[in-house]
Amino acid sequence: MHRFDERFLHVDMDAFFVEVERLRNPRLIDVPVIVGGLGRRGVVASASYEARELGVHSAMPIGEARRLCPNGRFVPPDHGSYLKASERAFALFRSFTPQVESLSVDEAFLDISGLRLHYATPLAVGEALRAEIRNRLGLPASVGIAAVKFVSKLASDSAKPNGLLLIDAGKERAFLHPMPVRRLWGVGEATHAALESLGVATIGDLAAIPEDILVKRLGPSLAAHLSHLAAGEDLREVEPGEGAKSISVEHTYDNDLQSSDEVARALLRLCTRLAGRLHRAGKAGHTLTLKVRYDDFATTTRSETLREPIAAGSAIWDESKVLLERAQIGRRGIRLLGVGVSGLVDAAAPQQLTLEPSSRTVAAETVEKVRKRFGDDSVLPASLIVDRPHKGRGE
DNA sequence: TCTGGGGTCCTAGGACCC
DNA sequence: TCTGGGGTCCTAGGACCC
Repeated sequence: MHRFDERFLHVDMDAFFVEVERLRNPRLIDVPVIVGGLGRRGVVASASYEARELGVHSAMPIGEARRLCPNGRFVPPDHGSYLKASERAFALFRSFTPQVESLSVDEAFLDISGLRLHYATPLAVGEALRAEIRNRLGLPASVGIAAVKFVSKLASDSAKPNGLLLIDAGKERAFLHPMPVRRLWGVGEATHAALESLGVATIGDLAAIPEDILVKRLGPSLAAHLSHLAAGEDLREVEPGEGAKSISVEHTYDNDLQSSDEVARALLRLCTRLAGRLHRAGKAGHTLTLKVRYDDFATTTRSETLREPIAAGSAIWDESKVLLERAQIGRRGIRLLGVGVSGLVDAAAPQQLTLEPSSRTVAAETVEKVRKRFGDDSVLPASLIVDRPHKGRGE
């Protein structure tokens, strides 16, 4: 029997949003397609390979994509249908093995060691998976297989589009070392610049550089991590995980928000959307975070951890207003607002069922009392004091 | 051509506690 | 009188991913 040394399989859907659009609109087949925000400040979310040949890539401003690809078909994103396609894809992955770790809507790691009795080789698993995805979902996908987790991801990347690549156990370094270091999972723009300044261009260069030099530039944690990856070492396992850790919504406005009235209305809309998302997920969260991006792109966040988790739109709105005050928005225009919740708990958790008024309700009532007694001028400082949950407020 | 939306993880400092 | 030290939580920012 084959030893199944190569037990990590990474599956990645090709140009996922574009291919889902093509399923319902065949006229998009064989022509350059760009899915992305069509507004003034839109960017490319997904580009077909025909468009990529012309230089279009994801995260590119939509205006530049139009210049590079004037004859392309530009399609606004429909996240609902991508989510449905994603759920079908993941159901299919799990029909092979429950050992599935989701990385995003369109990619996953599978530990296929449990399939050794059903398939002759790891390669046969990859071929079967790709065939099932193509036949059942009508979508192209690429698969990488390796004995080392992150190597399987680089293998699927090298196999794109619509391909399969297995890296034999023991051959990892030969595969990795010629590659640009930027392709390593975790080396982004900033780390790449730091590595470049050390004369590191390829993964092989990275493997050759003494770790203490790396530590000085990148810190001990990242340096050790990258040294291991460059040596083809990665002890991480496939971790199925238990769902999202935070839920957030944000929006970039076509025109900067200027008046406090505009800002308030926009924030209220976001809070309502967030409450809807939480409700559908059956979740509530302990920590609320407000995100503000100004017209100069400077971005700031303000957050507060509450004693009781929140989920209701009205509670999120009340707390968001407090955070907005704390963000000290001056005369600057605002291009983006966001609200999110982390420290998630099930909305059906016991504290939600209690008949006691939540401390949030108590706080809101206190604000109301202060407002009535002392007038509107007192409201801002009063709410700032009352909403600080650790300053011994009476229950 | 000015830079989306949804996430995860890490760092660092201060508060607080023993 | 010259400042312990370790653990944990919270906040803000930043890098990175798709």
